[in-house]
Amino acid sequence: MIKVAITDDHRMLVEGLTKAIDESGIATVVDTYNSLAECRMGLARLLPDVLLLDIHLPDGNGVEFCTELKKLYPELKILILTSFGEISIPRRALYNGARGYVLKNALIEEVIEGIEAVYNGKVFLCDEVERMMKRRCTAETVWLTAREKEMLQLIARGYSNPEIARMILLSEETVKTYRKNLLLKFQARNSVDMVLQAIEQKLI
Amino acid sequence: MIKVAITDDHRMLVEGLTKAIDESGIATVVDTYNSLAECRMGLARLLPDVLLLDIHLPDGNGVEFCTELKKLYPELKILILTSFGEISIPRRALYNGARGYVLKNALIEEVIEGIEAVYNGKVFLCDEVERMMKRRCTAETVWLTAREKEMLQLIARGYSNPEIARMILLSEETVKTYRKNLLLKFQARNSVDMVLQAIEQKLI
DNA sequence: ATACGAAACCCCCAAAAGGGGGGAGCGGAC
DNA sequence: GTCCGCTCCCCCCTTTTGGGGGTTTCGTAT
Repeated sequence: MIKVAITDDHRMLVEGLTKAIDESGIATVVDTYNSLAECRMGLARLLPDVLLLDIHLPDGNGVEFCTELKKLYPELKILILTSFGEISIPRRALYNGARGYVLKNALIEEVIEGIEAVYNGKVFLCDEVERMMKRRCTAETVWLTAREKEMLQLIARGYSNPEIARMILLSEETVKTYRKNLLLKFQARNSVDMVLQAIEQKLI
Repeated sequence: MIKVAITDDHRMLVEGLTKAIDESGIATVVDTYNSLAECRMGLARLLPDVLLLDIHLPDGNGVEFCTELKKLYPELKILILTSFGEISIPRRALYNGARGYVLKNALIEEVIEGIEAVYNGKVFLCDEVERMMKRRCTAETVWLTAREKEMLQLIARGYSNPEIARMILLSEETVKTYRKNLLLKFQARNSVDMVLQAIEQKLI
């Protein structure tokens, strides 16, 4: 059994994950922390094999924290577990000593897979991150005109075409055209997909 | 004229912002940097009144960097400028010495307003951040069932109802019902708005 | 036992999004 | 002077979404 600890300020997620990991038969959760401070103290008491670590924590940044941890516990395997606003960080995280990177919207099976992989000394990236890094390297970044950027901002705030048309005094048809062109440029399935891609590319 | 420097790794944004600031008549951009390293060197050469600082930078974290800067240049006013994946940070940023927080999807006028405000010793938060902090304090967090979370993940990846129905072997009508309930729970204008709220609340 | 919420399913209907097409004016580049 | 890209506008059409109303089943908590 692989001994796992979780550091995340979302108790809901921690609880669900703990259950899933314990039920996997491969690993068991020996401790959970809701902040970096708790994690520091906990690890000093009992060192797990693998640490699941969130990036956004109330008292600091998980990625920076990796450096600190690696100095104290070089043998500890860190698996970054995070939501997907900040997918720019995997390289940084790995550089800082993390051995894996899993998004919170990945399937729980992927987390288990990741735990096993990093425990066995492998580097693990979840499906989505791998795809994203590939896309980022190969695909050229989307280039937008000033007006398109403006539209994108408004779409990303959840406004509809008629609303946007009223806001910036354009015909609804024009706004539709811009939205269509943006979808084309981003090669997005729909507006949700486009906005997420835009966030990824830091256009928003 | 307020002397402004910009630190951001998105050259596109830096250029646009520089033009807008110079044209404002209130401030002028005296230097721009694409990394923390460049910023460190640049500030040592020429200290601006206000520093616009991104959070996600190739060589580190702008929020942490604030602490370092405040020690070196206590009189420097830092205005954090960032995309909205990470709105959990404004408190942390202010604590670390920043004097303002503006989202990249804010209007350029807001940036100018922010520059003026922090230059005059005020604390400045852009509209959207202010609204968000209010919402975070007052509004109860959305509570979702397991199935709803699953739906949310799929919606957030840009799948349509028919696609989701095929993927998890449910009737399209059922998927529609879940989407509708989710929109209700989030009090969202549409799916884009909902997904962004979900990211904010770290549900994704 | 029954009450309740979850999960799944169904109907109707209006509005919005998505996917084609085309076209005019305008300004800068070559 | 012509070409191109940006901005703006219009038509067609289908699909998806959003908003309202339901029902059944099942498990569990009271």
